[in-house]
Amino acid sequence: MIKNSKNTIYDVAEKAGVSRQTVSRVLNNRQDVSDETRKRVKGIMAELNYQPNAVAQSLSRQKSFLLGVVTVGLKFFGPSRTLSGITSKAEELGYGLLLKELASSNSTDVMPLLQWFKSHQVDGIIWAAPEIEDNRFWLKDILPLIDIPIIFLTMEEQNNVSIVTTDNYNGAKAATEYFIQHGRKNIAHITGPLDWWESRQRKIGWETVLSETGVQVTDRMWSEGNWSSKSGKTAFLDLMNKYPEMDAILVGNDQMALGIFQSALEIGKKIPQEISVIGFDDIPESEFFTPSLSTVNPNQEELGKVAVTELITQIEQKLEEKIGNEPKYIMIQPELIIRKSS
Amino acid sequence: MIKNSKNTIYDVAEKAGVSRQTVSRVLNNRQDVSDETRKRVKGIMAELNYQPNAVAQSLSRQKSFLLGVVTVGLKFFGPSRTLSGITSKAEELGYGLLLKELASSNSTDVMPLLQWFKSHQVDGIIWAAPEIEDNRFWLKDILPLIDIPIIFLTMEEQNNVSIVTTDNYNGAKAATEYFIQHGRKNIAHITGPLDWWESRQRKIGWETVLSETGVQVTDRMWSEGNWSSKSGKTAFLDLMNKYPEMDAILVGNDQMALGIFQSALEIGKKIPQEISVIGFDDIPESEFFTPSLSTVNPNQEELGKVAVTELITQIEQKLEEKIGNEPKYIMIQPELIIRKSS
DNA sequence: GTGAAAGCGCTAACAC
DNA sequence: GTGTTAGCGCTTTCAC
Repeated sequence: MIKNSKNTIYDVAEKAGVSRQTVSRVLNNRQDVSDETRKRVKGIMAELNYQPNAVAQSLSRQKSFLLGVVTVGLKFFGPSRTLSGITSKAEELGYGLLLKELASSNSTDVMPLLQWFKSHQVDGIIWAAPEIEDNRFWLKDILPLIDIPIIFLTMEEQNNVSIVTTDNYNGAKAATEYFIQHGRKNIAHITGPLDWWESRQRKIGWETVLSETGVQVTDRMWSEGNWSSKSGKTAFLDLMNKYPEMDAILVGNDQMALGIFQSALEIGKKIPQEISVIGFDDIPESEFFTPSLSTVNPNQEELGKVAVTELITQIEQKLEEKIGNEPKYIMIQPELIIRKSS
Repeated sequence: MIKNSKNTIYDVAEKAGVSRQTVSRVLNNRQDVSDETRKRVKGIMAELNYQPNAVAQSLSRQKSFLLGVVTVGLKFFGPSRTLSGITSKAEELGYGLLLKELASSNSTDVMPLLQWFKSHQVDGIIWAAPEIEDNRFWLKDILPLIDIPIIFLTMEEQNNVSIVTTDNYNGAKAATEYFIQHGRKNIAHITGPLDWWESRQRKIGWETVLSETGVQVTDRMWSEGNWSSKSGKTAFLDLMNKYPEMDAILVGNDQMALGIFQSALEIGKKIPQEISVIGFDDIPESEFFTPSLSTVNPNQEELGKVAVTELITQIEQKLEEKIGNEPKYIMIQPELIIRKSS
């Protein structure tokens, strides 16, 4: 059995009777090597089971083919689905991933993290944590210091920052319009926590449609949840109380919708006959709720993929010193999925 | 503003009027530096906003403080919860994570992956993908070649391999015993796909308890699913047909249990009155099913944490050339959570 | 305590 | 085509 442990470019060179650089050339598929030499070197490489050391390559090339990924709340469905899109696209494009999960969604102590990535010479960074309150205040101060291509997921458009986001506004609009087209008159909304940018976008989408149809939106028509099923129950009962004539609810996510289902059953409200419900997220379970839940699928996997593609494009443009590397704001369109709850 | 981009140990040394080695000593908190020199060097470091280059350190030290993580099916709850445990523990212990997600659960082309990790000089590897069929056949051939501490999640005990696993057998046993203690006589089981080691363990746990109470287990008492809610429906109807007297079902995961709930409602079977149900996984939604689902929580987050702790212990033992670095087989005990479905 | 020299494994620039 | 030299940024002997 070949001793695999410590074969370097030097061992290959020696055994093949060439210099290290020639081996390096073969390794990098350069053209200026004779076919014969190339074949011999490749033979030796195979024989020694030689594998180039990526760390040494990174150091020497000043390029690591590694992307830094910042995520949070991995045990929730959205972030992990996004991450899944990121892993598959990165793999496809030949990049590896250095992963960091924030302890908390509104962590603002980002400098050490960015330094860590920089210290590991990542070629780019994907910031896949949600925008909450002012947890992006550091952007304009810190970003210029870092000098690594970076792309943000789901945040408001901002100068000089590349962003890929689900179009929450349009998703909420589409769902609300669906209610109206199907004759619902009193459409309520249960929001996610309103310090989340995404929650606010969904709320605005809902409001916009109502306003366009001449409905005056008032506080009794919506209630704020915190994403959890439990908060969905609470918000639903709140609405039943202050907006009893409601015949439809757009819910900020599927988990809260599940809470509604439970409450509705308890107080004897029929879904969808009396109240039509559409959620947001399309978690796998929602299809098997009773009744099956209509929802807005935000295409998070696609979101992750697009982020990787865009980031790598930027990285390569930067390498070629191309100008025109302008920040982009890319919207991923969600998809309205109608099932039996609406 | 300080130009932060390219300050090396050399810049610090020059500005402080010392040699690079002295700076390195300060960086590594060595004791053989005078307090005065140390203070001065630290001052310069702060002034230049110097950050050591981790890639260079990895290369030089032959130690990266990076762990390779192999996962699969991130968009499912189990794997992402495990990963979440891994990220938090690794962070706590000062290690970074290089993440790879397999395209498919039964991917067997593992050599390139392991080579990639090795090439990146990871200090250890966590194999967090499930054991399915013979997708571990490569272990004994390939592992000796890699020479990196590696720890596997959820697989059968095996010589010379370190493993951390949920105790699926005991989890299933506990649930089945609960049924019996509460007077159920005809306890069915819906398994996960039986090419999964975990599914088989759960099935054995169920069988064992039945056998111990003198019940002869036959094929009509169980049915195989594929983890999906849909397969849960199918398996349930299959059981209703071939084992109509059943008054309890242990279900391989919560999603399949959800499918059962839907089917049961359709055919008018009452849960838990007529049929008592316990699932497996404790997904966040299960508490809000109707009725709320009793389930076995496998403590996957803990699983991930223990894996990291154990792996890092091994890494450090290896560094100190300590013997006694014996492979361990660690079982994480799951927790039976009783709600209204049982 | 501190510095000089060598090396981690590889690539880039230049020579021949 | 191929080899030489230098260097990526840091650490590890080993002197002094």
